[in-house]
Amino acid sequence: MSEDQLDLVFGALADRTRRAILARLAQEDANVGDLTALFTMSQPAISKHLKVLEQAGLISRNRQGTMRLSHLEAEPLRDATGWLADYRTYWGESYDRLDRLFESLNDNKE
Amino acid sequence: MSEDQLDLVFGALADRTRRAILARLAQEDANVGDLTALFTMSQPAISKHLKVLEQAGLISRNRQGTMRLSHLEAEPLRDATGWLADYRTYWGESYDRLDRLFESLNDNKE
DNA sequence: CCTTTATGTAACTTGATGGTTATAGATAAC
DNA sequence: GTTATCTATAACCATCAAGTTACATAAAGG
Repeated sequence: MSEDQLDLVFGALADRTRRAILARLAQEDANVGDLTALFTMSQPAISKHLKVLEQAGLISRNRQGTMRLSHLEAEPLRDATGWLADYRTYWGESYDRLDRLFESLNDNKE
Repeated sequence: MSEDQLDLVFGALADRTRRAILARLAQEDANVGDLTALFTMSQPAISKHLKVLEQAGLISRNRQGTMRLSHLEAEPLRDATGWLADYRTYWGESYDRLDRLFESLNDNKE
């Protein structure tokens, strides 16, 4: 994954509205109106966020009638995870213990 | 991990200079002069980047004589990885296969 | 076609970001 | 205490980012 792409992906993830959009899209594809309803900002603002996410490769979009459905794309998330994982030796996590790390992180969240 | 903290961490990671600083610090602690020598920008610019990394919790700093050593802190990296890992089910990776995913990502990099 | 619905685009405001140069501050050495 | 070294801060500039409102565009349906 190129540095340019990492700039775009981490930059896209640096905004909480965009992270919330991704979380929503992880459940189901959604159109712009659906997403706008989730926040207290205007529709053009959401369209801008979607553009950022699309340029980062984090979502794809296709027309469905008059609507455009946004669809979460996993590849950049995987790549970003891979980049972070390069530091796993530094933080003392072995490969085969990452699974348990993730489980515990998940538990702490609820 | 709070949304505020995720803003700071992903925001810090969104800059390639800061990512390079982290990569350098993963090998060994370094002072401001060391880090400045790695790039084509001024020392104050590096100091600014270090401040951003520190506020994100990604590094800590302590004085050593007239120098200040920067030290990589793993926790936020771990947390960010955990956040991304919440999407692993979406991209179809089971917990116990993440280790192999990371290995393959690593192989592709070289 | 004309209208409605859904979305994109343009123009603008405001504040943050990333860099610069010049200068101030902290510590060690003499 | 003066000096040298290392780092931080201040002031400034240019650009980008995130939001707004107003308007343009695309597709579907009477």
